[in-house]
Amino acid sequence: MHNLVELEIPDQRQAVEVAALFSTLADPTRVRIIAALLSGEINVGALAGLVGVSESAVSHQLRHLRHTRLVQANKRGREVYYCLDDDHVAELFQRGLEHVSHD
Amino acid sequence: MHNLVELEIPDQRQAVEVAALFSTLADPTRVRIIAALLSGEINVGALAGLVGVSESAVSHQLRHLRHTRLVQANKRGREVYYCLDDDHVAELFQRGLEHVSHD
DNA sequence: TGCATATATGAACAATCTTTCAGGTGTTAT
DNA sequence: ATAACACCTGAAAGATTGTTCATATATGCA
Repeated sequence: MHNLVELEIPDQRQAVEVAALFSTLADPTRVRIIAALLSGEINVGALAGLVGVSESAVSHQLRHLRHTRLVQANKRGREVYYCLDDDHVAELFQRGLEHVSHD
Repeated sequence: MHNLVELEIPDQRQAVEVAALFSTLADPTRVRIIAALLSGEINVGALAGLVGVSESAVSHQLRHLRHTRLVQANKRGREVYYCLDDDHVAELFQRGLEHVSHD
């Protein structure tokens, strides 16, 4: 049973967290990075080529995705391979992609 | 069967659309607006009180949500009641909220 | 008609974000 | 050791975003 409507909406802190989660998926470059990683592990140079931006730009975005725990870095030799860290978020992403795909 | 990896990642236009979808959920104020609307229809003034920002700010955000088809406006008298327009996106939102709620 | 109420809007400002540029660290090969 | 390679990082520039403030529109009431 519901007493106050106030209790049903998240407080500011939680709202900020939710917004932050969606923010990580709210950029075209990050979208394409994540989409590329759905196929598996890729290194930074290849990722830059696939996504079509400079290695520096990809690296910046990967740091962002790393800090928000969306991707995981894996160093082998002098290359760093990235993969998706969280299946749950990957699923969230795919739902968004679906939604856009078939209107 | 997959020929080229390039074919698997969305093109720029599609990536922009996905990013735009997630962008609408990427702001704390809009998050709280949407959360409030999960309980049902509310007018602008009440929404401003619940969310804790000025009516002007809510109105601006509601316009954003209106243009991205997330909410629907419903004028009755001199008040405008808003409700969620798209169940599919509402579900997407709730998944994000869940994900943040239990770590 | 005149006035208060409810909402919408445009301009402006501050904050935030994404990319580029220049340079930095660490690794492999010669 | 030196050079080439793969990646990372800080600063700066340009664009985008969210709020405030002032004002506009529209509805209801006296």
